[in-house]
This record gives sequence, structure tokens and C-alpha cells, in this order.
Amino acid sequence: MANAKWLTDAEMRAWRGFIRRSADLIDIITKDLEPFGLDGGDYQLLAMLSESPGRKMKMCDLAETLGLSRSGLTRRMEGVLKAKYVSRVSDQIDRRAAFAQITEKGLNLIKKVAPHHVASVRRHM
Amino acid sequence: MANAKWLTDAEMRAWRGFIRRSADLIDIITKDLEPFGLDGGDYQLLAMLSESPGRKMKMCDLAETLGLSRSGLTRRMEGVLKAKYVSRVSDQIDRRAAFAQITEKGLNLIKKVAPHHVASVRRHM
DNA sequence: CAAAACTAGTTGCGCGCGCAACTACCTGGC
DNA sequence: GCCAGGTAGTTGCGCGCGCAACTAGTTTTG
Repeated sequence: MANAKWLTDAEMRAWRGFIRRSADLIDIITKDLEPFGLDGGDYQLLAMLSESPGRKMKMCDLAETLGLSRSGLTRRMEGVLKAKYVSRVSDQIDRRAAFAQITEKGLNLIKKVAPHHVASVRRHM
Repeated sequence: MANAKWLTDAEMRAWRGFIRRSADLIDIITKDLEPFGLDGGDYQLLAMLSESPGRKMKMCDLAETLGLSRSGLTRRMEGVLKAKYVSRVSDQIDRRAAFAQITEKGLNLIKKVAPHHVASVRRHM
């Protein structure tokens, strides 16, 4: 069991390092988005929409792909809706559902920000 | 630039995958600690103290190693203090400072939880 | 020494998130 | 058709965190 314990210690150090570095990395890259008035969540949201067919996604699918709860997405939408980067489009077939659609303004922003963001990711990885 | 763009897309997928998987992984492993009444932050705190000389650390050093702000650590301490897993010890030399010292109860807990946690990390990595 | 600059820890506040409860709508069994 | 059960989205609430401001104690500078 001494051997197993040694392995465990080494793995734990790796694990802790992973936790710390992941958090720090996300933090740094988020800060690089600040000058554009975005945070990491906004960026991911706009990026997903900009690459989706029709520039739109159903709310629940978007929440899923962003790793958010439905309520979390509702709140996150508040910001990008108010900034007119995204608009809501109701689904004519399923009247419960709604789409989030990126606007021209949002599209222009993401096109402008993307190179900086990519450079930031590449620089810090 | 087409080539650069292709690389960028591939890297962005990797980056997004990394973000998602990191978050999911931490989430899963945190949930595996719930049966013991701990979350990931409590575990890291107790683990750090249990391995420190004298079973104690200065608050500000502890905050640093845990990747927390000083205020964040103050709040996190509330839980483990109330549960009597950690006690506060004031520094006789620098009277501004305080130590967090893990108790026998906390030490017993971390010894009991560690194997499960390690197994959880190894299983999900 | 005294005054200024710094440091350790706490507190008030706001943010982003998940969970649970709710409304509105759709769907499947009878 | 009708009602039970499921699903999309919103809202109330609480949690954990960082930032800024504060207190109290320490170090530096003149």
C-alpha cells in the first residue's frame, strides 16, 4: 500500500495543479475580453450563435452547449439582449420555445473580438 | 490567412472542449464529496492544512495557495470553523495575523474522505 | 520618535450561477 | 376530446466569490 500511496500523492499534486492552472487560465483569458465589454460567457454565447445555421439556436439547446442551466442562460441573455447583440425570436411551431438570434451588431463585435481572443488563448495555453 | 484561420478553428474547438471538460470534471468530483458534507473548496482547505507543518497555515498564505481572495477565505472558514474541523490560532509575533489549524476532528475526516476522493479523481480523469 | 506607507483580516455589496417552484404549452394513453 | 405527464422558459432564493472600504497592527522614512 506504500506504493499505492506514493502514486496517490503524485496524482494529487497533478490534480491540484490542474485545478489551479485551469482556473487561472480561464481567469486570465476572461480578463483579456474585458476591454470589449464582454466576459467569457458572453463570448462563448455569441461565438456559438455566430456559427449556428440561421445565426440562431433554441434557448434550451444553447444552454446545453454552453454548460448552463436554463435559468443561468435566461440571466446571461439579459446582458446581451440589452446590448442588442442578440434578439429573441419566438418559435412558430412550438410556442413554448424561443430562439436566441445574434444580430448584425453582435456579429460585427464577435468578428472584431475573435482574433484578439484567439491570440490570447494561444499565448496563455 | 486561410491556413491561419483553419488552425484557429481547430484550436478553438480544443479550447472550448477544454473549458467544458474542466468544468464538468470539477463538478462531478465535487458532487462525489457531497455525502461527506464537504465541497471541493473545503476539501482542498483541509487537505492543505493536514499536510502543513504544525497542521496550520497563516490565513493569507492559505488564501494564496487555495487561489482565493482574502475575503473569500474568510467566508470559507466560517463553514469549517462552525463544523469544528478547523480552529483559529492567533499569531503571537504578528498580532494582525492568524493561523488556521486543522483539528483532530478535521484530520479524522480528511483521512476518511481522502481515499474516496482520490478514487473519484482517478476514475473521472 | 512621529508620520506615512504597507499588510492581515473582516465586512458590505454586487455578480453569476444552480435549484426549486411556477406558468405556459405540447404530447400520449384512454 | 380529456387529462396526466413531460418540456421550455422565467422568477425567487441562496451560495460562493471578488472588489472596495474599513480596522488594527507593522514597517519604513525623515
